[in-house]
Amino acid sequence: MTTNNLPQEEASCPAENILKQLSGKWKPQIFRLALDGPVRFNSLLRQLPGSNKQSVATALKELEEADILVKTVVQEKPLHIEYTLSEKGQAMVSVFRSMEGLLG
Amino acid sequence: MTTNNLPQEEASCPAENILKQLSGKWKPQIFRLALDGPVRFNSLLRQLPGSNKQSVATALKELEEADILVKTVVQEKPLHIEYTLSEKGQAMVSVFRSMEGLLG
DNA sequence: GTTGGTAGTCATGTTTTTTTGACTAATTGA
DNA sequence: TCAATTAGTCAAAAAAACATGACTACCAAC
Repeated sequence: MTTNNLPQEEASCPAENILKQLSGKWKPQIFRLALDGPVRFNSLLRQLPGSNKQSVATALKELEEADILVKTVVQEKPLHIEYTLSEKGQAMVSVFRSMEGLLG
Repeated sequence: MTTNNLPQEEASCPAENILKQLSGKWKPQIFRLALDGPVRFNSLLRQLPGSNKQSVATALKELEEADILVKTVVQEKPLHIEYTLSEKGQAMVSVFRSMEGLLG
């Protein structure tokens, strides 16, 4: 069964959707941190100065809904939650990298 | 003389700056229309249903400030103004295209 | 049973972005 | 001279995004 992953609102332009999914005050930074490996809620909160629980929680939820991050419960010592790049998220990496090449 | 084109606020992440420069309700659509050739104020207003003078004017100004569009006065019949992709704007096209390949 | 770490939610308030509607100003054509 | 088209600006209101502080709930160690 292929699930229908359409976000609530679809723009006419695909690029516009991607931009929307990555835009916001914290999403690009969270995405960038996720490039280096799984990220976690409290850790992000500490790594993003000026951020707050609400904003980070919202950003994570939206990145998950956009199928950019995948949320996993890790059954380990101090039982925790990890967010990792989805396949789509990984496909975005090259786009992200080429943006980094565009100087400012 | 090389003019200093830095925007007021620089983020630590280059990709984040690009995202910021293209984000907003109307900028992606204006950018996409500019891919097909020079765009004009009143024409954009007609092509973007739901838009308004103020928003389009602001988007154009910011795209110009970000050195994505270049504003030109065209000395022709009904003397008008055109916005065309700058070099940087053209460099962004491939990024934009690869975003379009990421299925929403 | 209290402290500390995990990962949040909720209501509220502030700040930023976007929209609305009125207004300006130069040029063109009749 | 009048009307339309060009390309906007300005102040204010509405909407969306973001921040704050209190609170919840689970688990483990002491």
